[in-house]
Amino acid sequence: MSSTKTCSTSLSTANVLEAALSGDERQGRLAAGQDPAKRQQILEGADRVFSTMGFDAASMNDITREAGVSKGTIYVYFDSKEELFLELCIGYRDKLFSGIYSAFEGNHNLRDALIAFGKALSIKVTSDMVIRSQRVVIGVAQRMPSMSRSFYEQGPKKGQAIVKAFLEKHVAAGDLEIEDTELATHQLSDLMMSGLFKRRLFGFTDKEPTEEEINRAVIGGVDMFLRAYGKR
Amino acid sequence: MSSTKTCSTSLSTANVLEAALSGDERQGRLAAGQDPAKRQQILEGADRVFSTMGFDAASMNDITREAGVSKGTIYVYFDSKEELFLELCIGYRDKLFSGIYSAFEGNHNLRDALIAFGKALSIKVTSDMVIRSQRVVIGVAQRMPSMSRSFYEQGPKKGQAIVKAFLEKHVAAGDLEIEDTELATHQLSDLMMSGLFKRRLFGFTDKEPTEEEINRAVIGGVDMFLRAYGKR
Amino acid sequence: MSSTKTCSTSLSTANVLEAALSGDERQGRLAAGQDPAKRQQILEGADRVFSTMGFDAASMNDITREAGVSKGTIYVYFDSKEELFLELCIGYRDKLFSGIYSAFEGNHNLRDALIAFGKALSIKVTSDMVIRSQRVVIGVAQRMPSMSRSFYEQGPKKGQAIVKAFLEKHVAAGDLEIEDTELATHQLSDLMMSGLFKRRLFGFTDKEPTEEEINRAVIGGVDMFLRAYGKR
Amino acid sequence: MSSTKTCSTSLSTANVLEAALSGDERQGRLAAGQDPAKRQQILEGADRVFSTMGFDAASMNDITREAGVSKGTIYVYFDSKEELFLELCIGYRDKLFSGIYSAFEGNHNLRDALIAFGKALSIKVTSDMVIRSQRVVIGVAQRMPSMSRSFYEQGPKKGQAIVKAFLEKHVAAGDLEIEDTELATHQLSDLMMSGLFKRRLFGFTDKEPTEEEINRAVIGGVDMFLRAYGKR
DNA sequence: AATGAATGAGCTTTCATTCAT
DNA sequence: GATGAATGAAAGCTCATTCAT
Repeated sequence: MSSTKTCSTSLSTANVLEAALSGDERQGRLAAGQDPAKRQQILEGADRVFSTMGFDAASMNDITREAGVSKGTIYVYFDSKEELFLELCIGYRDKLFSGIYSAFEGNHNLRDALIAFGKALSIKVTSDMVIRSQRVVIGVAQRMPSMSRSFYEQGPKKGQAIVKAFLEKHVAAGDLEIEDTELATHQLSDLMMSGLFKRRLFGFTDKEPTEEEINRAVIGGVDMFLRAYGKR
Repeated sequence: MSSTKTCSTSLSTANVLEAALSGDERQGRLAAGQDPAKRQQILEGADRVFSTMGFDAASMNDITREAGVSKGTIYVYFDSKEELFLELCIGYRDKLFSGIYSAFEGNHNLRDALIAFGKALSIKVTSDMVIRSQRVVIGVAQRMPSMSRSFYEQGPKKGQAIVKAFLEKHVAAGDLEIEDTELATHQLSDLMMSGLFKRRLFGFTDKEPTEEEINRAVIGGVDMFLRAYGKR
Repeated sequence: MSSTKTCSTSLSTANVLEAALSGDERQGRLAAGQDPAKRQQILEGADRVFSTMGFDAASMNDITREAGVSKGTIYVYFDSKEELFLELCIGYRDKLFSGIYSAFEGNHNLRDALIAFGKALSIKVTSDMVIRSQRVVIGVAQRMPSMSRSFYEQGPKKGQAIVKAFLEKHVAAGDLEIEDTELATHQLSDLMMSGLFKRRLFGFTDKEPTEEEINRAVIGGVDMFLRAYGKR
Repeated sequence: MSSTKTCSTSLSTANVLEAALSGDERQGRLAAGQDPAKRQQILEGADRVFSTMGFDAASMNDITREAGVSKGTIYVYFDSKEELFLELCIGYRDKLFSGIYSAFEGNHNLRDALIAFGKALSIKVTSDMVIRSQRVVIGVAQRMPSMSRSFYEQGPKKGQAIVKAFLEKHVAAGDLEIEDTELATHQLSDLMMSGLFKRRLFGFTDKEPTEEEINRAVIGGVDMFLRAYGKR
């Protein structure tokens, strides 16, 4: 990396000004591939293009246009189209499950906690952005198995663990009577977006579900779950 | 290798015989793009290629090779790569739900009928072939929305109607107590492959589920469903 | 490979005509990458482009234009730009030394034989085509050492062996008195184009040498060689 | 790494000192493109890169890295990659023949003088650096004829003149009997590195010749020359 | 009617050059 | 005056589609 001007003259007022400036908004020019804002700009453009067209049909020219950055610049920040996509997938994954599980914490009543969690999960998972992301990842699953596997492992699977722990806690507390908690975990997740997720994934419904639709699925699912596993 | 004209007739009378045959079963030569066997041959080759590589990564040369038909011939039967794929999707859809719903008919006991249906459905939906097909359809859902929507409408949605009718019959018979049968239909479908479908779709599990895994999911799902909706 | 029509009807006159035609000038369509005329056409175009611009500065588009063949076709015949160039180099090499050494055979007088050989060699080596070829090979010698080494080994080096054998024969016959025939071989080759080769190679002279210039160098060189090594 | 302004002055008087210095030896800051040391630094980096990779395969980034100077700076000193290369060629040329001709001066005996000169010439011309330089010049001779011509004119050709004068002196002195001194000049040069130069140029030998190989070629060449042209 | 050699637009990626800092 | 991030034209190569055979 290049040494920036280290002109540490101790008395010139110019330096004071310079230091003041550099501290907040203008920190000189960033090294190649090091500007987080530009990186973000590229990722956002790429996201729009990949989500719309899928990995293969998206061209680097499309991304160039959408990101408002030159092709050369993209290649400074990302080694290849595939690497750019990979980075994006990590973002998809993290976005997908961030903030959902905190829903468990705010509610001490079991049913309320499950409903709050179910709503957060369903809204997120059926959102345009997340649906598109998942389509892209599923679309390349055959050709890039490790990528989509890692997507699943770092995302949904981690989520399952949290839900499972929550259920086990309530089994121990005597609120629930479950033999196979792992299976119940999957069942709960699936019930919470029954009738929503697949229809969105296959594009049968091209709009995000309404609050009413979310409520119907989530409350219906949670109540069914409790009817089956709850202590009488 | 391509099958070529093997006209090893040794006499001019052969032509007469050939003409006679062409009318009924050797069919002589069919009009361009009219031979259903050749059409099928192309579709099967294309299926293998698309399922393995996805739509974009598959090349017409790959299909040519796999189908054992020349490129020109493919273009006589299908206008474009996209049209060929579209046709294939219709096949995917039909294959997906054929023969599953007959499971309802063989069993008069409710639980047995649901389990039989659940097994047939889960095995089919998590099979390599169907998983790959679904990945392809989902992968292009953003770019070709009408295709994947029609896939869903003609396939899963029709299936839902059959299941719903079955449930309603048992509600009427007093075996089940369900308020929202449409929701219950979705719930039943999802429960039957809880923990199997998504993991397969995202490639987390790259082998078809074992019979044991299928049983665990299906029986677990049906029993839960009955515990929630069954008459005490 | 596709099986061609093996319609071996033994009596139809049509087959006779077909056989007659296929035998001499129209042998059906050649397999991809198998038409020697097209291969030659590409090589000739590539030769013109590489000779004029060198390996790196030549673009596949230039070659496409010059050869009058599409890019796709070039890539059917040659796997890469480098492979095409390699093939060309083999041609350069073979062209360079073909037919030169026969000069030894026609003359029984030592001096006449050497002069005939020298002329053939000098004319060839200083010809536009060969000079350009050598420039290209020398230009990539640093980056593709095996290629230029093989060029030297299969070309000049083989030539040296022939000359050496010729000199040894005359040493044995008592016409020449040489201690180090290998060195003398190099000396002879160099003397025969003294003042011609390097000037051409570096582009100091941009026209092929005149007959007079060739004579001056060759006769001067041979006579000097004989004065030094010939029996008094 | 780039050298940066290390202006660690602690007082405003420093500026006065700096100004004073800039006049004579620290020179302060030179006008853009006027610092001969920096110019040299760039040329040396470029030399290493061009010699190794050839003109086309060398990238300005490679040169930037090797010279330790920024791209912008290079473009202040040289208008283009080609111009930089041109300048370098002049350097190649001058280096090539500097110091060789002094060999004539130290020896009064004809044979010793020729051998001393031959050794100096052969060692230089077959050295890695000079071979690589020549390859580059030859490689672009077709595309940049004036460059390589000037290379030849200012280098080898000037050398020939010196050798020719030397030979003529000895002809006049009666040591040599030569009709065509120009031809003899070329012959002498070629004989002195017979078997060395071409093999090196084409990369057949990738190591500089040993002293023994040099001796064999030079002494063999000089003796042959004297046998042919020397007074009995 | 079937073939597959040929086409060329369009792909990902590189790099000489510019110019804001 | 020096820097190196940004640019975009152009590189090598692929592949859906066409059409002479």
